[in-house]
Amino acid sequence: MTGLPAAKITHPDTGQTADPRVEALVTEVIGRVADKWTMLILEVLAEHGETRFTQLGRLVEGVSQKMLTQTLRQMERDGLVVRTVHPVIPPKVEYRLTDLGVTLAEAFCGVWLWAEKNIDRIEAARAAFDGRKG
Amino acid sequence: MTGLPAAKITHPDTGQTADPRVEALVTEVIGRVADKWTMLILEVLAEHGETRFTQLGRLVEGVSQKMLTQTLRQMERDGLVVRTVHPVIPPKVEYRLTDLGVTLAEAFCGVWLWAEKNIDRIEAARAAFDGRKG
DNA sequence: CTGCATCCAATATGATACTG
DNA sequence: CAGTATCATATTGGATGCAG
Repeated sequence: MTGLPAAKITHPDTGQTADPRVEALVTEVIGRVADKWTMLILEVLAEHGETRFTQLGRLVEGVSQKMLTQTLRQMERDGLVVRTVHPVIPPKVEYRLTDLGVTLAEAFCGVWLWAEKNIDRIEAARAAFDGRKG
Repeated sequence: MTGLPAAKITHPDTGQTADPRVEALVTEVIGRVADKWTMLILEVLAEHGETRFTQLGRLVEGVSQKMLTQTLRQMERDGLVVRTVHPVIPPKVEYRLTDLGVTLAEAFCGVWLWAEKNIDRIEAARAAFDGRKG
């Protein structure tokens, strides 16, 4: 357990635990934000900047139009992205991260790097596990 | 886009993009790991160290026994946690993070802190959004 | 205590077709 | 192009009962 970061709720300085109400909210926010499509869209927007709907669909591997729309709406509601409609024909709608969205992307950056870095170890662990069992 | 971290796939140093196969794997890993229960269990284990099954259920707010078991199995398979069975009666089973799990917990730490820090902004954004619409 | 199996309800997601 | 609507399916999650 050496070197573990003092996580989430407990404040390293005060050593105090936040009140349960705040903890529940954090849990709720984590639940919403720790979502596959949210993370992947966040990543694409962080990398590409302002992006149109259709191109976003191409860049986010495997997302359906429905999930793309749905996730973008949620992210817009949570203040993570801004949706800009250009009144032209054919329609042109662009999405970009808000300041808040950028900070979340930065927070997730560590997870992306972790995933990229540790793929081999995960694959190995799975192979070992599956060998022991099924 | 100022100050954005060079995300995931593109290496800041080489400027090179990883091959598609790796990208697909990263996406898959993200999809598995960016899960509500995985994150919350990870957090509890990071904070409390080795923990028994039942207590884990109490510490992870709102998790059902089924999801707890299921998520722990996945995490075990992915090499994130170790499951130790003590041959006593009544049974005693403890879970703790592996080194790999600890590094993932560290990576997620930024997201926990982000959530805690930005709850107010998210609530405000939601209220504003809901006011504009529904 | 741990945790698997099963049934069931609720949600989430995907494919497809359609609209401004 | 950027969605919405609809239906079919998959996954999730809870409750319960049972076993080692």
